[in-house]
Amino acid sequence: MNDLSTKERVLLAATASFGTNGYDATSLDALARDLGIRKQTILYHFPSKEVLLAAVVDQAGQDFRTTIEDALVDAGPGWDGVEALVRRMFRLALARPELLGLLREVSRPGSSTAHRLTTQMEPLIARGRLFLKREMRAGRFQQADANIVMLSAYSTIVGVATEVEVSRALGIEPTLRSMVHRRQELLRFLHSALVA
Amino acid sequence: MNDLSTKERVLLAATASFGTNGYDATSLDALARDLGIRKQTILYHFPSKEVLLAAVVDQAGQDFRTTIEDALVDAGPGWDGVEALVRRMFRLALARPELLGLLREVSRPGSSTAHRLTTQMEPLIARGRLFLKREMRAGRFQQADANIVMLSAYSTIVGVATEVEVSRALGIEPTLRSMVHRRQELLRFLHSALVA
DNA sequence: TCATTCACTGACCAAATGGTAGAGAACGGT
DNA sequence: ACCGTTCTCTACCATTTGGTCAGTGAATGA
Repeated sequence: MNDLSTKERVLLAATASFGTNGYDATSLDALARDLGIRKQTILYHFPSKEVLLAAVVDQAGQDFRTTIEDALVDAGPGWDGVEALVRRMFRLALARPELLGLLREVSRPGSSTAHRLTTQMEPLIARGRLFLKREMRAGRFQQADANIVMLSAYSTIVGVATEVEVSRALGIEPTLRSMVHRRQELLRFLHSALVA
Repeated sequence: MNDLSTKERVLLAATASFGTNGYDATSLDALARDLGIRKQTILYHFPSKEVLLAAVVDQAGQDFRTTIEDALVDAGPGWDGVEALVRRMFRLALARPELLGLLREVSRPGSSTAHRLTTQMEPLIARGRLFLKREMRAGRFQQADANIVMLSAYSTIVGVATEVEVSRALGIEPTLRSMVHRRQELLRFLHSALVA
């Protein structure tokens, strides 16, 4: 049923737990128990908890990169590209919310791993900024602060994946429908900021 | 210099640490050391760490309530009310980002304290929803999903206060200017969603 | 003046934490 | 049959964690 290697299984489980419960709230013993192995097996593959976190962050970074690159390959220039990317990111947020949770966890101010993720995402960020600025110069997008636009989109998508309790308090159950609704809302915002 | 009672000082320091470093990453010993007192003193005022967290959440909830109510008293109906509230919340995010961080920390899925905060905020949420719906019915705001609108605003403001590292990665230093910029962006979004 | 309450502390403690050392098992290559 | 490698385990360990207990000294009130 599970044809993953132990190392891969540890990585997956750690991503899930770090991303939802947090790094500090995750003990190696608990992680091992969930996997049906001993803590020392984890420490064999990842010599320390910090190294494990680094590996988790690296893997997550790669997942994000492939997701985003897939979207950008499919989509054409202009508004279509933005829409395709947002759709793909929402799909990721729905399928693997723990990845977005990890992002939130790691980007805590002062986190040493924040830099690690930043470095990984830098080329993608630069690419997005370049894309937006080029579209603006070409007149297909109106002038706006590319960084702020990207940050708004980021906040929204991470929020969708992680603020389940808040949503619930607001009477928004985490259904597929509400996700679609929030996606539409973000697209509307981006459209009004970029196109008209 | 510091005319606060020990109990109040503990509450403040705990709010700061829980809100920025997280609950699990905060040890009572470290908290006490920062305050120049002994851990047992903390446990004298708050019989357990969980009780301390509950007290922190209660205090934060009260702070939010007074902030929001102050804003609503000052402002008139219609768009002015929304703008006043957003401005007040951004000021709070700038002055006490740890409060927003605490919100994020506590609203983790499965958190037992999430419910506590939810209960406290419920009347305010209901009030906001009522306000929006009434304005819509009066024709001053166009029809929209009040919950989604509030959630978007929430995500943005919490993001402003907590996603410092991400902002920095995007080339947005956490200056006053960038805050103003993001506030304008949120107001623009809300305006387009509610007014035109 | 004496008893009581309040705020705080030092000495402990059991449990959990991340981590080390070393002993097998499983395995393919020679 | 033997060896080296890879992987997982049992047995420990030092430290840190939240928390208990028994105080101490200073106010406070009768």
